[in-house]
Amino acid sequence: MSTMTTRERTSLDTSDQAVWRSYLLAARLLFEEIDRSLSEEVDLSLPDYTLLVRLGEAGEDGLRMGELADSAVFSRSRISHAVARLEQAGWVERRSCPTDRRGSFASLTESGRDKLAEAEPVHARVVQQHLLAAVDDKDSLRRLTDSIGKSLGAEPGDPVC
Amino acid sequence: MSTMTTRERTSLDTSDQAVWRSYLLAARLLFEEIDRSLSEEVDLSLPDYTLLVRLGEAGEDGLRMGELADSAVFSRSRISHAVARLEQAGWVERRSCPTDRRGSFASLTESGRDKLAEAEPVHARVVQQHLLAAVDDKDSLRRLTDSIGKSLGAEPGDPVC
DNA sequence: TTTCAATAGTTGAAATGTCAATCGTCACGG
DNA sequence: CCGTGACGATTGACATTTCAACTATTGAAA
Repeated sequence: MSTMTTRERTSLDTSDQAVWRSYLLAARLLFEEIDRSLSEEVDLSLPDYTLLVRLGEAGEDGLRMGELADSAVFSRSRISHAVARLEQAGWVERRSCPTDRRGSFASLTESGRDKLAEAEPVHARVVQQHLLAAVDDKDSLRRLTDSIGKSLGAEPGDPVC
Repeated sequence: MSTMTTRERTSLDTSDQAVWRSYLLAARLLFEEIDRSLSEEVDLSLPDYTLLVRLGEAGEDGLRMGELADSAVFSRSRISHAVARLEQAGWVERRSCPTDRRGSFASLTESGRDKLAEAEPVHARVVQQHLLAAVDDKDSLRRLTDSIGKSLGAEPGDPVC
């Protein structure tokens, strides 16, 4: 058992390397494919689509900029620029928060809801085809990605029910 | 069995949504953490680190720009800009290909090998801690990510041996 | 009250990535 | 040879992301 301890090593062994590379490659290819499909078919990037989805699930008032940033794992600055562009495009509007004048809410416009409705089937198709149908055991994938997320401080996340 | 067919749907059901979100969140958090650690500790981004790794594994002559681009899933244009920056930094050098004068080779300089050696332990530590140690079954993870990659046209990839 | 550290968000500049030409070279059919 | 279309890579303009201030507001302590 001379090499089986979990001590620190300065590099990964061959098999661990392979796990990492496989993970990186799959993720990059998948995100790229989703982004490409959304861009070509409905002229929307994956990051922008993500924001529309979050806002689409929020109530009438939308979300505070900070909440939106956290839920999408964007920096404050990035969310500010991104929402400004979405506002330009007419899909999102910002309203300042009545109870805390530092804050503002972002919410979907009618046109934003239309755009989201247009994009959803494209996203669903690609995820279905290349993520969900590609694996033989979705539950097992879910458990693994949940563990990784938890290790990185992710919230327990919306329970499925 | 009224809803169990694999027909096309226009949106994902709740449980499929959850799989997708968990996958996206884990991947974003992991890549962000690796990038952050590399940036803070050795002042190198994850994309740049990836390129140094590929070049570090290549022979004396390095790799053709196109090969490097493919192995890192970068566009031709992106690889050109990125290598130009790495060359600026003194970690990479370009030499034009003798047998095909359109092409060029990129290879690590001594300084580039040093930089890579400095970065490797940082990368290994974070991947170990948040990917490999976080999951209970690395083989199962590997199988899943391989399937996803294959579904997106990935090469069978370097066999582990 | 007045001060002051902390918070929410924005801003502009620099770095990075994407997109659409473009350049030089190659290979192949006349 | 001489086109001519395909290929490998680069370029510059533009879009996005990051980074480091900065503004305005809040809450709380003196």
